[in-house]
Amino acid sequence: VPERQRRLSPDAARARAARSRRRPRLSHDAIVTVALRIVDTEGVDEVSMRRVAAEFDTGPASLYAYFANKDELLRAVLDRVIESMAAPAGDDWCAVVRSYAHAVHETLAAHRDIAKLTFAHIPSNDRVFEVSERILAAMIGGGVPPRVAAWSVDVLALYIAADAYEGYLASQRFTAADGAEIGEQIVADIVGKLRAASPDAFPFLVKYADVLTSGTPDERFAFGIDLLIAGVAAQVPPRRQS
Amino acid sequence: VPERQRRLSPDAARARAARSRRRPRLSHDAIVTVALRIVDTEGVDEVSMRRVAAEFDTGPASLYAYFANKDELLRAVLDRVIESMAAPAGDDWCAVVRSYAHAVHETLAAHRDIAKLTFAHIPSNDRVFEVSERILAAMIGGGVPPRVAAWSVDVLALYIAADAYEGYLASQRFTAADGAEIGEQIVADIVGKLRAASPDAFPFLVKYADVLTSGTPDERFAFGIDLLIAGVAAQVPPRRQS
DNA sequence: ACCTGAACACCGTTCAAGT
DNA sequence: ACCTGAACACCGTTCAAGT
Repeated sequence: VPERQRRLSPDAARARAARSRRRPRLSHDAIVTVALRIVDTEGVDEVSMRRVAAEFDTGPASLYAYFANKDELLRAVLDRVIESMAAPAGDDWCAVVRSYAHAVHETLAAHRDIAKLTFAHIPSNDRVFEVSERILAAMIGGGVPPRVAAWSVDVLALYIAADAYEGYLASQRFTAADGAEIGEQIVADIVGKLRAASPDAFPFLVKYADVLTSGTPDERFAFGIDLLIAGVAAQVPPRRQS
Repeated sequence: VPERQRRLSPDAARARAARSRRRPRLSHDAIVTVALRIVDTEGVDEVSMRRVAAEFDTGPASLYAYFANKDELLRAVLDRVIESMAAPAGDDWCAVVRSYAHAVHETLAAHRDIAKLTFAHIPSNDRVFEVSERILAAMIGGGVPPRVAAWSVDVLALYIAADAYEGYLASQRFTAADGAEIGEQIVADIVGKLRAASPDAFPFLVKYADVLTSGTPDERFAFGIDLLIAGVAAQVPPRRQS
């Protein structure tokens, strides 16, 4: 039945035409849209050139007219996501940075494990420039030394991506249990392992087991961001000096 | 010639025996050793069940007697690496935390992109417990509130892994150029893109382009760690209060 | 220029069968 | 219990050939 692949029957031709009308022909943007939909529903690892191509009723080779390789396609998907980022807002630089951090985190968390792509690709579209400009202006304008401001933005970005990625993987590890049960399970596991290893060898870990495992992922992320902001604030020279 | 696969010729049998003597038979540890060697020479993505098995002159199915799947094997590889970590040292909690951060970073950086495994797997061997106990003791003993100490260790670990992973990927992107050229190239690229996008739309990014791209990876990592330590220090209540 | 079928050189995992 | 060949259902990328 290989002839059917060469010459479509009238029905198959109509079906393909109908599908073509609904989903426009191959294009950079259309391919990114399909790949992003797979990311959103199943995760980055489920994106394959074959699967994306199949949604256009063709083979993987067709995609290579638009993207040099799979990596380039994923970079374009990340760019599309970053473009959708909310602009940071706030009065003082602390508020702007906090707003930025949570905006990026939310954007990444809304697309499963897309955060992992940020380690390999530095997104560099206009949106990133706009947001970076705004943060840098707020920080330097607020008295943060330029080098501290510039380097801190990088540290922040790295921490945000790491937390978003790790948070997704952690949430995937316990799909069956709800939030409360997860916390209890982690506590039980860790304390159990500690006691099994040696009853009194790790007094601090045992004593503070509850605080080590307390807090929701959001609370812990907010804590991390505030920690970094406090670190930056400690390097702002006092006002009266200038 | 499929008979050769079933019944080995005397020569082939001797060759296999010789190989077996040099490399002991299949075992949990021997498999981890081979996988780690592939990580060290080519990176995590180059580890495949087939390649590891081939080094024991067998097929991938043989490995499933020791590891439920590839993920479990990689987790064992990560555990092996973490066990080799140096113990943190120092007098005050700041020194201990800084020593810990650089020890973890060095250990991860010594094994290419192994840091990426830490996002998916929480290593939980005795070594991790020992080190965690030491840091927690130093921090809480130094006056850091327990919850701040506990949560900070997590933030630190996340940042360390993210920097190690991103640092590896960045170094891979410019294998041809040396350090100095890399810095210049990045500056040129970013400034070029900024000017191309809009000459005066991003005054801060253009003005501080040099400081945005200055510093070696090590300097920037040390800055990030000190930023986090400063953030923690800001939450230590003053001595005279107690 | 854009598109494609087929092929190449790989994957992780399973399973029946062997020892 | 440990080990294995073969098979299943996939991969990314290339290339000659088509329009």
